[in-house]
Amino acid sequence: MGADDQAGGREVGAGPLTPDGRIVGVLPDVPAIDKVFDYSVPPSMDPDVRPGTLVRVSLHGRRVGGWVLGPPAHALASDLAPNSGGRRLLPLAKVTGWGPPEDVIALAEWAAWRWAGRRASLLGTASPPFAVRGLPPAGPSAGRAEGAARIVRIPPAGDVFGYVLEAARSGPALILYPSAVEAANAVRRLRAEGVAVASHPRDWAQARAGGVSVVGARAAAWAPMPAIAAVVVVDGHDEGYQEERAPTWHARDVAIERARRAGVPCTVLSPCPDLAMTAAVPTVVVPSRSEERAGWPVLDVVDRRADDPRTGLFSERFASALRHHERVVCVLNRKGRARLLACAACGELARCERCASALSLVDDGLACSACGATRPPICLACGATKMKSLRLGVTRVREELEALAGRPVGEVTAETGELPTAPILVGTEAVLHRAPKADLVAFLDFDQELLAPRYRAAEQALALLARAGRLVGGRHDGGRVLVQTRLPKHEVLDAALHGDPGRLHGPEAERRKLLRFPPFAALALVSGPSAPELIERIEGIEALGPDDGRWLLRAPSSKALADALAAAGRPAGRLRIEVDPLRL
DNA sequence: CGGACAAGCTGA
DNA sequence: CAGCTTGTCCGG
Repeated sequence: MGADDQAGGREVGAGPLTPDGRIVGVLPDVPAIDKVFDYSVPPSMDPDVRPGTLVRVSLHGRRVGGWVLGPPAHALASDLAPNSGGRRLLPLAKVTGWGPPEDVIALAEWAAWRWAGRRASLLGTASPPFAVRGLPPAGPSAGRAEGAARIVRIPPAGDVFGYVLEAARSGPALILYPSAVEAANAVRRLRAEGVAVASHPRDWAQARAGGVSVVGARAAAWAPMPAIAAVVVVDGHDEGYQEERAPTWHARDVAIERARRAGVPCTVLSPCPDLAMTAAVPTVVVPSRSEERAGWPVLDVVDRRADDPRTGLFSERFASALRHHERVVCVLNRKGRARLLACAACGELARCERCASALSLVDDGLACSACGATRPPICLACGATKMKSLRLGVTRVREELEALAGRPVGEVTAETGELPTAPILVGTEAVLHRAPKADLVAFLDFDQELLAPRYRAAEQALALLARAGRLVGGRHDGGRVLVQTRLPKHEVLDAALHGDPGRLHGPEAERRKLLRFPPFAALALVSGPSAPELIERIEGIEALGPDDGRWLLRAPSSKALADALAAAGRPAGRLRIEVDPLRL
């Protein structure tokens, strides 16, 4: 099948410039070029050339890959006539294989605007990882329901897979998981249920042929699906959905937009919907109070304010819980180590009165790294003026834990290959994603999560408790989550104690509004040698900095931010634009 | 990105 | 001023 409708009606297609056939626009797969060039299509390649097709072309003397983006980019006669000496367009050098379909190309164009990036990088993600010369037969076609987007708040022990199975059975559904491991598990379970699914990106050709559901991690938001019937995003709050390299596209937002364009229902599942998510999708389906509460684990909050900061990482209640549970997972986040200060007299943590972030000692006072507020080094709880620096967590924890438990303890980090078989595991938060079921999950120093110097710290902390709930099960499954903290009244703990993530929403929204953080504003970090030039050009939105060579852009909305960046245009040279920055 | 070409720097 | 480096431009 040829996309001859693209060239039809253009006189120039039969003119002297192109005696060899129709003309197509090609976007080269070259990082710094975001421009479409025209090429003629040799008749022998014509049947294989359609929008999205991966081709090789000669550009400025070298062979590069690229995508056919439909009709020619320019009015050819006027562009070429003056000084080309009657030169013909170059022909496509080669057809590499199938590429993303038109709706995905349009989606990539939207995402390039939304996250101020280049199309080539997004189309690369949307393309098969290997050349696809032919497609397998399509699966059976199915109906397609009209629908809108909704968030379904489903507690940690809730039946997520039920939603996935239902969507996959009802028609070709796009199903996203925050990690490749979880996606692979879902593919296995769906196939065991007799549902035909394509695993993205491995089964790219089958997905492109159509008639099957597609399951994958974040990149699957770009999977080719000729007739998508529904979209499901599992754990839509998970950070794994955001690409960390620029453009920093977010698979959940791409999936929501994709469903909106196709007019099909989009279901975002999450035990703890965050503010960005509820701003994007206002419809939230909340289970009954009793049902939701039952789906969250029992939470033991160990108040460590009374303990001497030098007591170590293990409270008596933790030691006791360790003895009474068989399979134990301990979490100690050694990454992003925030330097915490506590009152030497009463143990209260030094926090900012305005935004509740952790304070650090500067000169002779306390300063907030989040909002810049300062105050003298006085404890807000008891008035004492002496502060102690808490140095929590080291690699020796595993050994100490082993001595305390009298049982083998395995260590798990993101780099750990095979999961240790020990009954007790200790690790960074990666252990929560790796460990199978557990009877007890203990957060040895939860304050590191609550006070992490990121504006989304509270939401991320609640997400960790939800993740722990997955491992231990609900209130009536006998599992427990233990949290050691000096902030026992924190809203995050309150929300988890009640199994009601809604309790975090109000206070968190107030804080964000006060500090003008998302979703009440849209942010972007701009850095790199060409950053000053972009800042120079940008108009109508706030630009703060430079701080450490980086500028922070702030606009009233994502749309305003994207429009301002698009209007400014991208200066030449190295430039990194991080829209919706992860850490800030 | 990477080649082409232009404008600057060096050394006899 | 040749011969080289460094910088900027542009690709069909």
